[in-house]
Amino acid sequence: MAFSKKAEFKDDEIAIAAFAKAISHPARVAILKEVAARQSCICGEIVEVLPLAQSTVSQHLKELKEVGLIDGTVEGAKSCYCINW
Amino acid sequence: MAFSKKAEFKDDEIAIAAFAKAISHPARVAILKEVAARQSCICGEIVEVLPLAQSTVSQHLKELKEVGLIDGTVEGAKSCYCINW
DNA sequence: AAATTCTATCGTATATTTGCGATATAATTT
DNA sequence: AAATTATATCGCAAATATACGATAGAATTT
Repeated sequence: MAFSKKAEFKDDEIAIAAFAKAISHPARVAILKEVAARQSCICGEIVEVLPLAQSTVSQHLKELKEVGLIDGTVEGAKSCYCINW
Repeated sequence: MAFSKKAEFKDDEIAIAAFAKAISHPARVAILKEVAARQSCICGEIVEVLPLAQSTVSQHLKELKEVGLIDGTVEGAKSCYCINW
């Protein structure tokens, strides 16, 4: 495997795949559910509910944000996430 | 990373993630498009159109089939795939 | 101002995915 | 029946993803 062939596909195919990839892990599906259940949601609340370390949750949140599924804003020392409907 | 934590999530979260995972690679999105464009589709036709080796395409087709997005039947020496609407 | 709380990022180990050539099997053609 | 065609699977190398502890920085509390 010389290197990845992802770039050789069409832009829309790459975009769809990237979107699907964000939802392709149970942890991220669970996070989406948690965030959607509350109207807005502190990072720490999610960490408490999931069986994952804080750093791992933070990483998953970042991926969901990058693909535009959630929005995140800093609220003082906390980070507040919400679904980007 | 002792081992994967995927199993610690809920069944529906795991199922949604598995479905999304099937669509999470540009090659599989492209394959879905090809199969959908024709009403039914020989494996070899897809190999010709994609920038991937035959064995790789076959692997991707298998994944799409496992998750139920496409159906595949053997037509003599050929394999015929179609969208599972 | 020191201690604590909250979260993002870094470094790294392990797991999983992707990709291909080689090969096996089955059907079709010569 | 030998050669060819079509596809699936195996085995492996390389790329990516997942997970965590450690740590850094910023805000809040003591």
